[in-house]
Amino acid sequence: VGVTELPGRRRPGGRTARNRAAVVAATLVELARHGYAGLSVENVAERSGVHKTTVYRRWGGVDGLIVDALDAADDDRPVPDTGSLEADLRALAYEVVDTFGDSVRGAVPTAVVHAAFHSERAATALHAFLADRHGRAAGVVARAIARGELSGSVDAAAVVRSVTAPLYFRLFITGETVDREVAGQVVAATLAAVRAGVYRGQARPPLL
Amino acid sequence: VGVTELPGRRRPGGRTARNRAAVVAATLVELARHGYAGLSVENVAERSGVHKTTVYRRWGGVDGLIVDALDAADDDRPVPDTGSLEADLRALAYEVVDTFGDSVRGAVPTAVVHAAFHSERAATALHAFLADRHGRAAGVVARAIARGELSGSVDAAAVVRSVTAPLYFRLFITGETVDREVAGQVVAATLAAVRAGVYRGQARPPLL
Amino acid sequence: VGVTELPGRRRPGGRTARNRAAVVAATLVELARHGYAGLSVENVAERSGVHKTTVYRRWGGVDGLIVDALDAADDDRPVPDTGSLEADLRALAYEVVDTFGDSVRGAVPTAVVHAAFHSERAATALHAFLADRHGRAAGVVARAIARGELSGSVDAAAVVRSVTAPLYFRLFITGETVDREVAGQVVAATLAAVRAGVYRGQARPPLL
Amino acid sequence: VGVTELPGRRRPGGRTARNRAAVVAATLVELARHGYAGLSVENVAERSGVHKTTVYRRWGGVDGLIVDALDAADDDRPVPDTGSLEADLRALAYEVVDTFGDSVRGAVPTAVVHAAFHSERAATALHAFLADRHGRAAGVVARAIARGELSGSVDAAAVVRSVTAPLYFRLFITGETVDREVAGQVVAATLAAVRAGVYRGQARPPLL
DNA sequence: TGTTAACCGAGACGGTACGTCGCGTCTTTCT
DNA sequence: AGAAAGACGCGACGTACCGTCTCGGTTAACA
Repeated sequence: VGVTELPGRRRPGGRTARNRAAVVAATLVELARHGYAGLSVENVAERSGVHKTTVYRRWGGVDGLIVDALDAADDDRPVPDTGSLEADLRALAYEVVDTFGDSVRGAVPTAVVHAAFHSERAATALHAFLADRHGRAAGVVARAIARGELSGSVDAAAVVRSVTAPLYFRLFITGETVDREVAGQVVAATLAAVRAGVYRGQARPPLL
Repeated sequence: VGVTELPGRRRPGGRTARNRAAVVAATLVELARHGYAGLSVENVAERSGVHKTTVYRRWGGVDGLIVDALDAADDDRPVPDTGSLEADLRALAYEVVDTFGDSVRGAVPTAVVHAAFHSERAATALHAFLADRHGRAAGVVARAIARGELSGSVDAAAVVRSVTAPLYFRLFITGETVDREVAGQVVAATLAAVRAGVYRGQARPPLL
Repeated sequence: VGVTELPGRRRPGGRTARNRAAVVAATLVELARHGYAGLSVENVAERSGVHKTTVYRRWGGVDGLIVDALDAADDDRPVPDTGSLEADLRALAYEVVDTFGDSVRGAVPTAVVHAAFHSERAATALHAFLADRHGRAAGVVARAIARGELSGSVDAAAVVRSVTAPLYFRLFITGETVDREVAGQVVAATLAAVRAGVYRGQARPPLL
Repeated sequence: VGVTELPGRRRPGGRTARNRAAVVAATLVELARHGYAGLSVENVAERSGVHKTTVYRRWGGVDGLIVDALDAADDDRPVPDTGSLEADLRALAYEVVDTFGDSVRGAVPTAVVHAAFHSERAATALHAFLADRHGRAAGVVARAIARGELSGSVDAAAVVRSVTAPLYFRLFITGETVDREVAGQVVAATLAAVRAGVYRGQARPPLL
């Protein structure tokens, strides 16, 4: 996921690299300070010391900055593997709660969600990001199956989404805060649904 | 929910009323055509024939327009009452699916969600709207209890949110579309969780 | 000079009178504080407690306010009469210097001059004011003739203008300040011209 | 006198130059047609085809336009040199009369005087303009001294102002028109004062 | 180790929309 | 019935940020 067909690919060293680093850093600072709404190319250019024109050339605009920041922040944190499905799901939920609960760590993902509302590029990046995340998180389910905790035919992605959806809903739609208690409830509900066979069967292809 | 402390309250008749109607109508049209991103005070003023300055005076800006449109569109559609919890929940889910699936009917609510990302006012209006909606929808659960389908202590709002959260998640976060199949799955999951006692107990006060 | 054919002439008592007093007072305060540029109907209405609409009805606008203030401030100060032409002219010059040198006393006349640039009404009022002033000041010349200081045929108004013109020029055109030394020079120049017979003859009718 | 520290200084060629020419021309047209009161950035932008934002960027507002127009119109007309002081002064007076008598040629200077009432920048430009003009006009006096028409110690600037002050006074303060007869009187008065020794001595430094 | 294509700095501009100010006019409402 | 208070139309203001263009200057990468 990222910036393609824009300058900066062919000579990715030296000043080019320094500029990218400076711009990404400035973007993160701006996001942390003023959020998505306060993010402007102008300010990022100023803060980074890279000229506005260059920012446009290489990132194409505000959404490009955010997408690149998402790429850069793409912490490949490992999927939890505790030995039990419930604990794994709980860990996944806690991760969401903790990330968005921290205004610094949550700044970029929050901004990406916001940006996705405005820009196709950001939306694509977000969806890819989530797809990747959910895909990897599906390993949790796979291991549960291997352990015999679940029967073989379970839509793993659906299980993962069942955990995260209510959290995002509260965070971005109803504006409620989330905490570990909510996370616990979410996990419990998911387990109940899984055990009731609601997510039986393979993944349905995403409807786009 | 609504516009307060702004002109138009004290002499709510005559031209004042005509202007409001014209502006709200224009807002709806603009929203339906260009969405939230394309909604500008300038365009609404032009389309409505009401002067820009007046729009600013009375609505304060784009978010005020949307809030007022939400108020005006506040269709007090009745909560479903089919005689069974499952059918009621399914009806609630279908309502969400159908509303947001229709680009015209869904325009305003979608815009409100978008606007809530930018504006405190819009966010407040959205949250109030959802709280009201979920509150009324809780009647579904109350009736199920009365019928003996459920035991007495169930957090009704939690049940309702359990139905809607995954739908909003797909609509606004992952960008997936929703259909009746998804709705069915959501309802099934919710019922499983309810039956497993996940939502037992009274509502916890909202964490804001 | 003044407001004619506008409301407020026929019932000049009670509230009508109070309103006029309040508005004039507010106008003077605003002028003294913010000068002509800062004088707005809105502010005067607010300060005076008289409704904006009423101000428009009775004064017609900013220029009306100024004209009325000029009327109200129309101090019929006596023309100097010291017994010598030179001393009289010097007194006239000092009066100008002192008036415009004092930022409070000078506020209204300065504002009138400014206003005359924008509004026909204010210009008319100013010209009438000056004509009146110069006309009365001509008494100085008349007395000099009576005393035998001057021969009979002198354009009295021209003499008076010869004294004031350089002062206004400095004040309003070149932006220089004026002081008593300048006033003295102006008087000396005028006397020289008078004695050289430059202003001999009757007044020429004003060229408008 | 002029625009400083604003865009357009560093790359004064190409489009930049074309824009400046277009804007100045449009300003002159607007001034000639509607006078100072009718001069708006909006109209100048429209007429010139240069975007409003650009006009603000480079000229800063209406006063900047006028200042620049004054610069551009800064016709360095030569100071008269006829061989006699009286004729020279008369020529100076006629120049003022003719300039302001012609509604086209007089448009810019009139506007500058008006603008000087509103804006510090315009005032500064006007004062500088007049200082320059009077300074150059002082050559008339110098030559008279060289010819022996006057004794050596005469405040040349005072002489020049003595000629122009009454004319500006009539034009801008009393609203009278000026003609050659008035100009003659003014010259006569000045000569009388000069001969009487009123303007003896060097220039006093301007009191600002 | 040059050279050259790639990248960048710099300044100015067109454009959309914003939000505001003050003027002067209507028109609803209340007495 | 008539005015007072409220709302409005209107033109202009000055600004923010967007995205683009043109020029000329560096510089990374490859021959």
